Amino acid sequence: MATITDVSKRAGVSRSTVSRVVADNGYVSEEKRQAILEAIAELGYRPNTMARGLRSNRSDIIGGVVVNVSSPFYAQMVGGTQMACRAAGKSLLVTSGHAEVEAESRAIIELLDRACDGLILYLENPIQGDVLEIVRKSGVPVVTIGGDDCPVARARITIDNFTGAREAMRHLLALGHRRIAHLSGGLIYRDSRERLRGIEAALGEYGMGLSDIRVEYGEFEERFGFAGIETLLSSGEDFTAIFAGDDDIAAGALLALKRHGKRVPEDVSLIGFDDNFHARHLTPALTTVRQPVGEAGQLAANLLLQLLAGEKLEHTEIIVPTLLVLRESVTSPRLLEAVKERA
Amino acid sequence: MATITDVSKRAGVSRSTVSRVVADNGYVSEEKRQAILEAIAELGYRPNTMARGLRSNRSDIIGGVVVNVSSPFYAQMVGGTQMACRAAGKSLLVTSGHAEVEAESRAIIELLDRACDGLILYLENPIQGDVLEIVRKSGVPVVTIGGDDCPVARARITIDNFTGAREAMRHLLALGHRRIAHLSGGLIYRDSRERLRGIEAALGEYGMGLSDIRVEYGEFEERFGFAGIETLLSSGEDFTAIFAGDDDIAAGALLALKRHGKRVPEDVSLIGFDDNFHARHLTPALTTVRQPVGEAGQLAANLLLQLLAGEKLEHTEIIVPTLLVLRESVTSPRLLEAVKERA
DNA sequence: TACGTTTCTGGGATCGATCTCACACAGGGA
DNA sequence: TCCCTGTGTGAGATCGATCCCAGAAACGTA
Repeated sequence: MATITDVSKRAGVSRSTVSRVVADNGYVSEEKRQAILEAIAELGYRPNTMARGLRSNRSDIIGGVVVNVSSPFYAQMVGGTQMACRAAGKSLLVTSGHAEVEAESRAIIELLDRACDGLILYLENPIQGDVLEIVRKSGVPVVTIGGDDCPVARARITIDNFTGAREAMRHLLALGHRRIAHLSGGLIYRDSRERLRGIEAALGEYGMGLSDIRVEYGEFEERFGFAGIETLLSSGEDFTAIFAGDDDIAAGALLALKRHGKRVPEDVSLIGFDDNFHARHLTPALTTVRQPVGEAGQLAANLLLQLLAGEKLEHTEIIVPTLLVLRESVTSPRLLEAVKERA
Repeated sequence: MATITDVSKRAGVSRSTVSRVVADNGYVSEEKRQAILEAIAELGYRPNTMARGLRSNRSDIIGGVVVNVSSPFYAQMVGGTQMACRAAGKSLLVTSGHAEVEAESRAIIELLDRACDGLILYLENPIQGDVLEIVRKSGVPVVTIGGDDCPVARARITIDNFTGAREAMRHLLALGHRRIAHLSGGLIYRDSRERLRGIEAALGEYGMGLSDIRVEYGEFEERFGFAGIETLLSSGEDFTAIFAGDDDIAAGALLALKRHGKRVPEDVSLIGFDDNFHARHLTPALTTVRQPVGEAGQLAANLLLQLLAGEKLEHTEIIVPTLLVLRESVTSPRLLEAVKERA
């Protein structure tokens, strides 16, 4: 592996001059620059990342810690970030915490040890206090995307769960639904809380409150969707619409509804959240709230790149809008009654 | 940030001794070891990765280059690798090539420049010749997973596309299907070629050949599934079963079949490949061939870890078995005819 | 006592870049 | 002529660890 000294010898200059050419700063005569570039090409010289990092304490690595890379949701987010980083000539070093706070902490510290220039956190749980302190001391700029507030974050990307849920709920209410159940993700997740707030806001517009609908809590998993519907149906109450906390829950709910002979949307309307890969492929195709995950990932990267470029963003927040995607799983109960009466 | 010198001063020893304790090699008296460990804890010392890497030319980073992290398929694979690496105390630095050979090449070089200890390649396209040479010269051990043969790979993980496709085809043939169409991924992909070989093998067992079924080629995308069915139906030929190159293609095919009023599986049976997230959620639930993606990712990591531990695996290949998952999208044409006749 | 061997420790070179500083020279203005 | 600014170049310190080597101390054996 050729070193800077090899290049300097070959080009008949000092290492300093080579360094100036490589870093493209300082004065270098055109003549020597050409000679050096030639030598670099001939030797196939590529600067040693470690040596550079040791001296300058930069690595051109951006670190990312994500709850779980295996999940399509986060994979897409990371993919968006990756693209934006690559375009800016930075590498993205992603580590997955597998939903364990302890592992997430270790991942953060490990990334800092790699002298990463910046950190993007795709986490749901708050960071442990001692780790927070280490991050603060390191001075590395942090951008969070989703999840809870993070005191060391210089900027954050938030997906507008509030408005998304409000729009979805408004949609159901506007169509005439009143007996509605919500299968919510756990309240430990900020996302769930925001969505509930949105739901409450929409209900308020119709003179109703959260107590006027039925809410069940569980994990963001298909299993819970299935179990939640079982619970609701066995309670004997009757619903015209289900608002699932996300599309996985909706998929489980759909399965359970079908199993109980309930047709969607003829008997029950169903609405989800996320617009993940299979929302479109369910039968009926799921009406849901799209989260622009890839774009959010890109925005996070761009914010961090701005911070790295020295821009003074303190406590910046970008709120990414959601989009209500209308498909086949929701209909109006009034319409159905009219059809029934005519028959 | 505390350095090894700070620790040595605090513990009243030389840097060498501290280094011996940290690396846990060489002789150190128990007394000094304790003093050093104490100093490390008090100062919150963590070794500088760059300095260590510069001197020793190791980084404890394993590099991964993947076609596209955003895709759930690869995300799961990478997730598996990630877990195995973490368990072994290595970081996984993943870069996505976004399906461009040029970007993949750059990613590989970049990882080598980061002095990664080993490389895992999740690629579909062969590596460019000059990059191959750089990899070879670097001496970094390489493990590939899927994709084409790679001359510099010391070990490879192959998912058994041949057997998977053969089993799937056998299943259709055993049920009595004879008028079958295959919507294949492009022949540039080794996976497609292997699956075709499997299909041919199964046909052979029934005294048939590839020429006895209809094969259409396209991308591994839903779009192609839809378009492929359109082509088939407009050709006027009649099929009792469709073997889709993967589940995305199957999803598109299903959509097109429904649009043309064909019921699955009553009119046409449909089988996919992958068992991805939405296979189970299609209506009817898709019969398909499961690829154990996460496990394959783990196995790749384990192979690489063995290589790093100095084991002599030269041209090792692990073939990961697939599993035919029976769901609702396939039925027997004979059975259907019998039912029809009785009616 | 003399000697080897094992245990223990520190000095100092080294990895490959960056970066400050000193210095040389050219050209322009006072 | 002198000084100043801008341009161009190289020497050498520096980043923080690793690791070879020399040598001291402890211990056993002939």
